[in-house]
Amino acid sequence: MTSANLLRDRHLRVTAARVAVLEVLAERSHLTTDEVATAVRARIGSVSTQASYHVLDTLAAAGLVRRIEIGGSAARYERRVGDNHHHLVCRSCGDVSDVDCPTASGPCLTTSAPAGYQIDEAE
Amino acid sequence: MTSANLLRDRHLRVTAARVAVLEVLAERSHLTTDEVATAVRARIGSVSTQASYHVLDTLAAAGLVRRIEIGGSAARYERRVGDNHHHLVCRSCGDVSDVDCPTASGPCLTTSAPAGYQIDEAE
DNA sequence: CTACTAGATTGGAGTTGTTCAAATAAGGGG
DNA sequence: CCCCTTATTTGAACAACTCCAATCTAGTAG
Repeated sequence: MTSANLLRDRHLRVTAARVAVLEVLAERSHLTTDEVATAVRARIGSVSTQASYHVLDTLAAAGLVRRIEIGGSAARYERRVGDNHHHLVCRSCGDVSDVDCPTASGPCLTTSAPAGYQIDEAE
Repeated sequence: MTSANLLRDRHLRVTAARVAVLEVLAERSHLTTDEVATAVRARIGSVSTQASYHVLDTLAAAGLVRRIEIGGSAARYERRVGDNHHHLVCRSCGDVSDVDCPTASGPCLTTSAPAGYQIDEAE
């Protein structure tokens, strides 16, 4: 389904900004609001920072993107919604990677950090 | 061991602010910097907000307190250090509770939120 | 006990991430 | 193609930190 049709499905107006945000997040995941705004500008010319916040809020409310709040850094967004996956955040490099359903373990790809996980949030 | 002796052990100067911070955190855990500052003022008269930040940083560096960064809210501090426990943060009420070692589950005490946990950090 | 000095605290200014309100611009049904 | 509703922009405000320079003080040497 195209980004535009996803929007129509939720009775949201199809605007350049929204389509661009969805496409940016389809390409790269776990982006901060600022990274999304920058990528969207590269795609459609310009968007205000506040518009990016609002678009992301709207899409999150519609269930098209998911907001991930990581302690100590800005909020990030991703398009994987509806599936039960977790996030592994490296304390050194700050990168986020996905971990599927169970409380699986997995090494931090870019550092030598040992295992040892800490649950910070529950819903 | 008294708070003052804990400080001497780490070769840290014993100041009213530091002792008060340690005692406040011994009584209540998971406090934000601001809550710590307020509680410390109630105890010793006054401390600047910046001093609270600095004291908490120093104590965290010395391993006397632990910093917990929870997505979407201010940093919190606790005195449970050295043991491998997790935190459960209720998305509705915002309260933090401790969960011992394993990936245990536990209901949110104050809301009807269903189970379903999300790992946000790993070290 | 007093003076000294490294280290602690203060005050003020600056940054970043985020939200609010009012004005302007744009989508899409009629 | 026009109008009404909804988006976006612009500008301002706020909270949580962080940094810097100046002042003060705990602990120690004399």
